[in-house]
Amino acid sequence: MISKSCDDIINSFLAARERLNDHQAAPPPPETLFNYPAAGEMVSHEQQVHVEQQQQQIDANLQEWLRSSMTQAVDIVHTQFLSDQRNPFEHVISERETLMESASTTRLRSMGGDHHHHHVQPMNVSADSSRGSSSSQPRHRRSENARAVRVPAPQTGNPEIPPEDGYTWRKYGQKEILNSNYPRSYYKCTHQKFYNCPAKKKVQRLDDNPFTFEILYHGHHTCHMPPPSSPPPPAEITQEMTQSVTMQQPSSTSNLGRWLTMDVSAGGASGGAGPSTVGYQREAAGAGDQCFVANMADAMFNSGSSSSNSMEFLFPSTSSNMEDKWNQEDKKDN
DNA sequence: TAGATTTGACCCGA
DNA sequence: TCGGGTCAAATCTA
Repeated sequence: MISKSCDDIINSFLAARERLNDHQAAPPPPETLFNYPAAGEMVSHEQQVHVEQQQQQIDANLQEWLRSSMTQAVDIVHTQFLSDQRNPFEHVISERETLMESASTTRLRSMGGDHHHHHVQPMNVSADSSRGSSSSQPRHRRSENARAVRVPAPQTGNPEIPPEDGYTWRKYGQKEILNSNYPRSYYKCTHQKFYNCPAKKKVQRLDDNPFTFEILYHGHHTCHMPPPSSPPPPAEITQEMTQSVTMQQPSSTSNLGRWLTMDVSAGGASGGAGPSTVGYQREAAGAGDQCFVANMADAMFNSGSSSSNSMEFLFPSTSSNMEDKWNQEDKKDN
């Protein structure tokens, strides 16, 4: 039963790789990468049948996984966009935003549609800079590296709850804000204590559009790296991680496909084993166009948060066990 | 029982 | 002094 599941997963990856290879000559528009139909795109019947056949090959779990991982991938796009004033994939974002903005507006107005992707729309990044000060020990009302995004409320489920962004957050406060119709919620990274992760976010619904959340991120997640006091991971994990780092610089989507295959053949455990190395690998690989694609794929295949959006649901015994193991080791140390 | 959420109180920058 | 941000005890939940 398990082996059959593994076969299904491998077949799904192979199908995904075929799709990537098919589009190598003419890279698909970013919308298709995210399963969005390109606006006004005319597809021939033959292509449509071909795509449908390939899509049928993809396991339902994988599709769900890709869909749920999309938000984190977009988050990485956004993060990279924010960290690089000159984003090598600027055209990707702008095209996608243009498309999605119109789609999102339409959805928000009609509250219709059958997909529930979440639109992450960058805003002016230097948010709150007017309120910043120069004191050395920031505590309140600081906004260094604050990144603001706006996301629509989930189309399904409770619209009061902000959409997931791939990380797990713990709410630690809520305040009624003056001249705002809706309260502001304060979140910390769930792993703040264990990883000393400084990431925080503030979430507030817009007055003029209650179906849109404005999220202000503070700090960067450090919870993707192993805790400082933790012992080195087992040899096979280290090897897989090293492999993943060295393989994560595909110069094209075909290399990405190869990367996928190699990753699977490496045992698949790297996908969900322990804390994600998204941020770590990004630094290890350095900035660059290739790295960006790898990061996005990494976010999808190596989604590191403790949320359900990862390989964890495919390999539930790996990642959670690793984290549990670290937890236990850490407790031993204490 | 541990972890997450709620909520009133407190801190502190503007 | 006001109000945003955080703390921490109480409460909830799996």
